[in-house]
Amino acid sequence: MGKGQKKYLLFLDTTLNKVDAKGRVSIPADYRALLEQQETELVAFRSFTMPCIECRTSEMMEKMATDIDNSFSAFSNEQDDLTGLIFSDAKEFPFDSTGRIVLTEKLLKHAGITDKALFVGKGRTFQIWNPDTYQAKESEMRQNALEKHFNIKNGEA
Amino acid sequence: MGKGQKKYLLFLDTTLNKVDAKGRVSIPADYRALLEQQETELVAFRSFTMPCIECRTSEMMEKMATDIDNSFSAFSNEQDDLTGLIFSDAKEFPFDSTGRIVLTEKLLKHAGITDKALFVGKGRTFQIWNPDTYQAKESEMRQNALEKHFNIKNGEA
DNA sequence: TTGACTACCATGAAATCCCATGTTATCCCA
DNA sequence: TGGGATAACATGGGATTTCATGGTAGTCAA
Repeated sequence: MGKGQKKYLLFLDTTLNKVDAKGRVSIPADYRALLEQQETELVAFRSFTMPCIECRTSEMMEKMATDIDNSFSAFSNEQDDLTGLIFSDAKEFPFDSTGRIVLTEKLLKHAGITDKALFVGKGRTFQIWNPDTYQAKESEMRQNALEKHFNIKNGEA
Repeated sequence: MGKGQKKYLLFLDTTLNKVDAKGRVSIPADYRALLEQQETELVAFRSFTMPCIECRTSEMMEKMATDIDNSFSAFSNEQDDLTGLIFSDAKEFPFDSTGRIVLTEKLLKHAGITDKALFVGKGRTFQIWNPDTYQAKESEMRQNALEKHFNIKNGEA
């Protein structure tokens, strides 16, 4: 299967890239390939639970909007809060011909990113972290996972 | 049954291959045939519980991502952490025209692999081990099997 | 006109591809 | 059944491409 022909939408692996003085970062080539293939835009917003940047495809944002619609009654407080946190904060980030986006001050500050950005694959989505912050978070998660039961149902077709 | 016509997805047997200076290893020909036939990619990540490399198909990873997608609440926080850890650690390993992949430093280190890699079939999945480490592990497992009696439930398909 | 933002070009490093070779396994015929 | 021919496979090395990143020019708005 050639590179331009991925069968699945899966953001995997972690990649460390540099952030220059202008706030520019290269999107890892394989992530970019996925986005281009899906013909969708990259959307980013501040995580409201962790010090990192949440990244989605435009398509997933749309799905999220529908899900929220269906989960809460219109004009409920919850819906208001959620939509406020997500959609008003989110922004599309088109990349240039070399595959870079320009992160905003708001996002960089929230994630505590200065000159290094860590891209973390989460399956359907990915996140951008300050490398040191993520290191700590990862150890914590790994510890939790080890202590609890391993109940991953192995998915087979 | 000819070579291109395996009926089942079963990784069997163990194969010892060389790892060269670039980290390249040949995937055993029969494993490769299975993957090609299923039209899926090879995905690998560090085992959580053992010093070895876990290998799956993209398809299995895709299934996992879909499950998470569809079950906001079905997955506990622990499992969410766990799957997050897996996706962020996992990486696709496409093989070149001669059937080799390039293992990363991270994976090699975790498994303690330097110049030899042992491919161990596990049915739906397989693992890659340092040969010596696996030798010890295998004796241990065999011992356990003697002492306890394993019961495999006959399966719902 | 100046400042900020965006699009394009250049370069070095790193990952990937492809050809060549030796070795092992398989096949076929005597 | 044995032994040589043939094909498949694992492995080594070099050539090529891709990618991240620094820099520059061009554009729009204030």
